[in-house]
Amino acid sequence: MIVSTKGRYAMRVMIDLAQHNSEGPVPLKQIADRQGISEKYLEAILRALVENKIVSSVRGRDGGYSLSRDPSELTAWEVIFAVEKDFYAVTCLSPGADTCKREKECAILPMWKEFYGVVQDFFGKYTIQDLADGITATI
Amino acid sequence: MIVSTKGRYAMRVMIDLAQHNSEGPVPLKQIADRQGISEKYLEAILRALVENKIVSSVRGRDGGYSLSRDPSELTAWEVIFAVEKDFYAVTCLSPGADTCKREKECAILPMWKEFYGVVQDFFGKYTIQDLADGITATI
DNA sequence: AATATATCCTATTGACACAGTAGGAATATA
DNA sequence: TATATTCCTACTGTGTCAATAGGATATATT
Repeated sequence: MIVSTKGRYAMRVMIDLAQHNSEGPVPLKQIADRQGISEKYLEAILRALVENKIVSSVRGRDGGYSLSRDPSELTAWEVIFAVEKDFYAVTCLSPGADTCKREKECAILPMWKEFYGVVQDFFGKYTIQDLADGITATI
Repeated sequence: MIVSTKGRYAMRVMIDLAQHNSEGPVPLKQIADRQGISEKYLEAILRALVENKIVSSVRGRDGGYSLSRDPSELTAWEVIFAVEKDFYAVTCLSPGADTCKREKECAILPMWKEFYGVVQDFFGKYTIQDLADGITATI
């Protein structure tokens, strides 16, 4: 799979949070129940989203999670990139990649770069707001 | 990584074969040497390409591998899809996926579908000929 | 102060793919 | 028959995924 369950779940959580954005912090349990996802697994996903400042959290009683920005300012790209392990086109384009001596004459590297741009653009154009509103495929 | 080493190597093999297309079957050892890839690993990749009828093979002495069609008739999509394990956008879109009861009201499924179309189109537009000729990013 | 409700943190598990390796069987040519 | 090649099966170590478990920490209410 290009996007794993992690990324899928993360997107569902974000939309769920967007749909309950005005109600203050939403507890994990509520999201898990509504979405039918294991609490403990969701926890790990939410941690990644919090670490990436996409979601903010409030501890203790009456605590929970909420979007850190307006849903119209949050893109699918940010969400997916935050939870998917190494969401780069190929290793050559990963930040930690050791320099390849074939890079200069590599006939395919430009294609990989272009591809990555296409992917970024695609997901970057979808906001959580769009998805929560059911707007797709017209973008 | 969106595309693993397998996919990257497969693409390099295809371009290598395109560049030696007129010389008859190219032995594995030659490709491995030129590309600096382990013979045994390449073997597995070539098997997948042969199984998918992208490459044809001749056994025995003076045997080797060659493109099964003209490089202008072979796309990057075919190659990547042949070697990457489950190259679908998300599990929901995989052929073996069990039917999801949320499918009807799923707010994100259309986006995944659209994404997969974009990926297919992108790689489908690049032919092995293009890449062997060094044509990229102008497509 | 006690309690209930939350998030936070660390560790573990089983399954599986990736990347690579090894050895030999089958096949075709000279 | 000797040689060069693909084909086939199996194995190994590393890492991620998907999920689970148990407790530590924080906070609002009573």
